[in-house]
Amino acid sequence: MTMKQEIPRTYEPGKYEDDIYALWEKSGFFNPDNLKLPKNAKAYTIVLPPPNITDKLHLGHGSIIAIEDLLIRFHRMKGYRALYLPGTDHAAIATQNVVEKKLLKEKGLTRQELGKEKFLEEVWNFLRVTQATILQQARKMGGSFDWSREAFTLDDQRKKAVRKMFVDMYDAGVIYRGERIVNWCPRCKSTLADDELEYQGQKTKLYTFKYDKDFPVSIATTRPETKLGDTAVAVNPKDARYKKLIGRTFSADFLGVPLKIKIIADRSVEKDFGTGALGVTPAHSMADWKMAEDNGLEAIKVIDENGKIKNNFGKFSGLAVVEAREMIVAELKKHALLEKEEEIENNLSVCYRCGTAVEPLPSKQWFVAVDKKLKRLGNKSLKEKALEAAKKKKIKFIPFRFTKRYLDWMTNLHDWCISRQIWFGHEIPVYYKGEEIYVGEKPPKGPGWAQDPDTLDTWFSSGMWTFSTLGWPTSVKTSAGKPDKIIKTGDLAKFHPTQVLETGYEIITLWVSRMVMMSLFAVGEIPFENVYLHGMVLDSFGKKMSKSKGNGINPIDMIDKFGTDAVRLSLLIGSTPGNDMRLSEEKIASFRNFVTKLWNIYRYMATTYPDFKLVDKLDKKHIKTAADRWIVSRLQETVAGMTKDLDDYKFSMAGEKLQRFTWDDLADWYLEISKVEKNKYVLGYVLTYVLKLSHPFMPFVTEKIFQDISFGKKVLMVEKWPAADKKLIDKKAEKEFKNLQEIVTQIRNLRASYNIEPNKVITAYAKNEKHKEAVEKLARVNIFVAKSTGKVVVLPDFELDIADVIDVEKEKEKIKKNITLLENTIRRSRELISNKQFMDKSPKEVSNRALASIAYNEKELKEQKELLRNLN
RNA sequence: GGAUCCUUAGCUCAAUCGGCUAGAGCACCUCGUUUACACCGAGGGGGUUAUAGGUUCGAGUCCUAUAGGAUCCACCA
Repeated sequence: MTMKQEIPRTYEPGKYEDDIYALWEKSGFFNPDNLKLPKNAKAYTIVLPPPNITDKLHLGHGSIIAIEDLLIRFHRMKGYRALYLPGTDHAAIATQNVVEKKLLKEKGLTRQELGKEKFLEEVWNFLRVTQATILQQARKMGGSFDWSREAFTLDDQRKKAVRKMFVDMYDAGVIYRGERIVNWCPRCKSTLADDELEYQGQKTKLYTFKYDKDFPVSIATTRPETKLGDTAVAVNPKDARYKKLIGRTFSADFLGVPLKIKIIADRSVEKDFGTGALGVTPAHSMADWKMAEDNGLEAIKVIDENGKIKNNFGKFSGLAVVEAREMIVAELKKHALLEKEEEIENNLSVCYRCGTAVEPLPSKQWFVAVDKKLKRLGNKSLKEKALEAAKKKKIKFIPFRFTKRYLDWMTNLHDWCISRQIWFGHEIPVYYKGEEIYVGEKPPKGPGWAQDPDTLDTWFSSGMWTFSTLGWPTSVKTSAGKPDKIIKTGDLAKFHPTQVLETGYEIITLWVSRMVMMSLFAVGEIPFENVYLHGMVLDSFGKKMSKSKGNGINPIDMIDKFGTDAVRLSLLIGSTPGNDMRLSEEKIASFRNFVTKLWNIYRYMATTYPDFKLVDKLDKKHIKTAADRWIVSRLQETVAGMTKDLDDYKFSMAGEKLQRFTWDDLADWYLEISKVEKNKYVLGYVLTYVLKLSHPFMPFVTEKIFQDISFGKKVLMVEKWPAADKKLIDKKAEKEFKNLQEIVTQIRNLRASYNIEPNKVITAYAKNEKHKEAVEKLARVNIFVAKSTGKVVVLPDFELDIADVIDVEKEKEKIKKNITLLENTIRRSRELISNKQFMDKSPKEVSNRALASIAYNEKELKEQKELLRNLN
């Protein structure tokens, strides 16, 4: 029985992947505590951005895991205490919405009909299924997650953390209850965050009218019904028409409803829109609320939580907003108050879930104050500290340009409304008894207390993700003397702050910014050092893959077809940070081919040498031929280049270098030469390195090969990442080998142009026997040493004279031309410096530039001259 | 209204500080089963880097403008 029969011709991922994953899990090395490392080994932590449990993963998530696991495996091999922490997000509103829809479709019931308790049961039944699917998919992607630390944003530990966070923030005065304008969905009976709104372009009517006959100013509005609650009219301070009126207060009788209207000035009012005067309704417009605050105006509520006009508005009371609008317009017409009715286009804010028009309403909600100065933050606010972190580059964005988006958003940040009127989510640890309020992690003792019925915005808990997963709050202590000083213990001390947060650029504002503030408050430090932003994975039509569109590709289908390694490679190579990428099956297939190539490189080596071994360190005595020196040199260059690329987050470039080396250099050239110049030590050495370098990109096939060769004695996942040995980089050997390659290529060219079949052996004559066997094998020629020429192909001394293959005279002419050009350029630069006539530029700038030019061109000149010498 | 990105081969994308003949994969054309691999090998065609200017010894890369495409934020009385 020979090895040959044991190794199949193609690598079959489906056959091995689950076993390999099980082997990794069994090894225990996913848990950094089990890594055999020196005590001072640095930690390298990435927390998986927890996927929403609303649905299974799509390829976008696949890309997240491919990138993060690449970083984790790379650093684990480099000797870091690498922790990749998995988990899922309860995604409060989104999940409740999915389940609500499902419920309606399957059972025809609304959540109200089912009741809170039963409904939540439905939610949990639903999420247990999706959650299990997600975690299984994450395993299939090959993510080296520490499953012992797995977390869920709504599990018991996280609930405890959230309660503690809320209470701490409340005690510090950061969380407060206040009345603010919120986006209210009258159908869902819940507030919506700004980012939960959708905008619909619509045509609507703009009405110009006066409150009553005697009112001095006409105003324009699209929502006459809200004008029942007007307390001011705002005009532009520079508007000459109204200047005299500013500051005066008028009484008006608006269709039977008495109003007191003050004329105020506000820069945001455009003179040219409508009449240039705007009725201010503080209770039903965000902008008006702000004006009211600035001018000390009263806010009169007109519309209630059901979208109806409140009781104290005479005949309009109890009407739905649309009815009220029609009636008011009719009345205005009747009393000849309506001056103009025109059609305009504007945007209507609607609920992203149900499409109902959103009503801005004042409502009692819980808020996080972002501008409150905090003692524990050196008397700075959360906003200030979060801005500082990015400005001082304590948090670096990759690519850098996203820093601006973060800073812009953070600068304009308002207090964050964190309460939501939905059932599924973190309960708010606030209890009421009559007028009394109790805020605490545990319910107060005694009867009559009722907990706040609202739940928390989902980002409140996911904002705590970096530290709530690392044992907070039990992993912090405060010293007795300094209550604001935070001492980290346990996992938090070991793994926080994390090194990289890898996420999509679309949630910089929603998530990244919140994490920064939450971490600054709770732990007193930034949550991560780097924010790597991947682009979106688009389908082959360039459309965003999303659950709602149903065009998300299930990575498992692709894995079944092509293997995890191919899927990972296709997500890593050809994609750059911050830029979207299209993904097609063809692309994945081409990387499957690369995996097969690697497999066959191994297959050749293992079948050719029955005692084939891995070689970690190559004894120099085994480097014999020029080809050996060349492949070792190219390998070391690849090691150095890939390491630098990975350190710089240039995954695609590192992957391409790997592919170039493995396929072009190793498979196409060295392996072919090794068929005549047999050297199993160098083969073993090169393969060992290739396996290590490939592992973070394609963990399964590399581990499989490694296991087979080493008979399961070691695990590739925890092998040392190779350090580049620059001494083995041999430019001379590379040049020499390039000559050999050129000769072989030229012969192949001649063969093609003479229509000689590739496998027909032809005769060639050479001036010496250098590389006779290698060239014979690669170019399929028989070489005879002879001085004369005149046969099919002449192979002279390969180092210098390849006259009959390359047109030397033409080459020489080209180089001579180049040399003249370069010499002229250098002379001109020198003249420039000595003349010191610089037009409008500074002498320093010009001479620096000229010096750089001289340096570059002299280097070029030297190379060209050497080339010319070689040809002569 | 403010901001950001993109436009490179038929397609999908690279190209590091401005520096060698602008590179890959797929597709295409010619030849070939040769004991690692047809999921392969050898060879080949295909580019005015959106357009017009500018800076520079040198521009896909920097600046200005134009055209087309995408995204984010704000506002929408």
